[in-house]
Amino acid sequence: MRRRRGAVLVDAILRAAADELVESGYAGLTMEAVARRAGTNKNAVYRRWPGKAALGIAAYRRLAAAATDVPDTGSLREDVLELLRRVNRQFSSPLGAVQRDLLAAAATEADLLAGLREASADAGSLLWLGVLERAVTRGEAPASALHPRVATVAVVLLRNEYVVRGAQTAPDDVLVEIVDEIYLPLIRGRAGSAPLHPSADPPDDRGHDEEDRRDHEQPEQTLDRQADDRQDQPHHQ
Amino acid sequence: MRRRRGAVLVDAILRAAADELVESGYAGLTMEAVARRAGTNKNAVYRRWPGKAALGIAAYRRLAAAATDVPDTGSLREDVLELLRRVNRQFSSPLGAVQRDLLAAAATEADLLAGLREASADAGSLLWLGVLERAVTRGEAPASALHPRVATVAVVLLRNEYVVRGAQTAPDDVLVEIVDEIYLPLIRGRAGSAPLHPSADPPDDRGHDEEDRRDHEQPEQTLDRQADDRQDQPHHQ
DNA sequence: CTAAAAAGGAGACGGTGCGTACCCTAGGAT
DNA sequence: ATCCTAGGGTACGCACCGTCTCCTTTTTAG
Repeated sequence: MRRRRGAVLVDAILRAAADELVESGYAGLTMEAVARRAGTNKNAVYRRWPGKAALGIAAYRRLAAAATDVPDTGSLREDVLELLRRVNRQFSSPLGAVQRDLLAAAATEADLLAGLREASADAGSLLWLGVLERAVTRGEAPASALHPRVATVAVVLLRNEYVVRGAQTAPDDVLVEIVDEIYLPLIRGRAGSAPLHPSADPPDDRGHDEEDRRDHEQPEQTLDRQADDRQDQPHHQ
Repeated sequence: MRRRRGAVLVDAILRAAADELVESGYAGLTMEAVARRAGTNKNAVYRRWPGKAALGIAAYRRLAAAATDVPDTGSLREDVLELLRRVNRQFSSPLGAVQRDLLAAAATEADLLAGLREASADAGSLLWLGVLERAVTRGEAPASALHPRVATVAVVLLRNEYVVRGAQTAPDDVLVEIVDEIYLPLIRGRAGSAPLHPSADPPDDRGHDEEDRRDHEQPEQTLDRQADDRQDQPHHQ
């Protein structure tokens, strides 16, 4: 049999790692199994990635490479609900399991986190800002709502649902509740009307709103291709 | 030297496990080390807890046994900010590191999660409901805001901060931003005034508010003593 | 008071996984 | 044809989990 090398081999290993990741999660990912499945041995793996964490990230990136487009139903509520449903589906899919698993493992292994953050969190916030922005131009939301932390509240709450309850899928009621009881009221409340607490402090105006907000312009953003190519390929080429 | 047994020994083991947990995190927690540190051996440990996960929970509970009282400054904003600051301090303390570490590990080991949920999440939501409730009686918040998911939004966002950014402490700006940009506007928005989207659906009234809300009465609630005594003591005593 | 039965202590073992090292071989480059 | 790089096979040391066996101390029962 011919002996594979270079890019072909890298690809085979990465594919094997991704498969193992889906089947067994990050915790169950073993270097031996990856090597075996790729039809090679640990040597070839360690020559390219310094350890399990690095290989895990690389494999996850290959999995997450699918693009996500923004829904555009004409109503903020429906847009948000739709986006939330997609995220929910994604979370409860094998890929989501891997994602949550990796994020969990990242709490311990610091190097995992760095590579992971850009791959999911950052890109995601662009999606949500996009939806909100469209709502602003429709007059459905005040411009003051265009804030990364505000825009992503819904996903954060959904993710929390997964963290607190076990794995499984979050039922649709929960999504609806998040949108109707929290997201929409929040947007509404940011309209600035009815200050409700007439007591002391002027509640706004601190130094935020510059550091955090990015351009949020490009409407279709891939889920993870933007600051890549650093962990995907080895340390000593 | 005399040979310890029963409660004394259990206590020594638990103390040792808690120490190890603080020093090395859940991932670095080894049964050997715990046994050694407690001046005994794995045998005595395994006779009481079925495995690492169970021991981890039990040890964590001993750590988290400190009570948390609710702040009462007379202003919702200050109450929330104060509570959030406490949580932030707690998150960035060794105990918090352990807590996040355990929660991370729980993503993989299902049995961990069950014991952990009641120990932190559930009890925490009572605190937040308490603060909110006081604000309602002061007229600072609408009664419709008395909803577990609403009440805990701030902590959830803060926890998310820890998950997404690495460990470290969240800077105070972030807390203020969460309160002023999200929590307060959300409460304000739930007042029901200014519906903002005059289009279709009446946005409220679904089946919530019965299943989820508990009594939320007792003003001083220990952080974890309420459905205990199940993992703290062994399986075949 | 003595003997049986719990319960603790010491240490070994098998299993699994990580990461490393050694040596051999294929195959592209010169 | 020959070098040298990179892949392959395999064994190793290490750490950890969870189990088991043998022995000793303490408690309890008779």
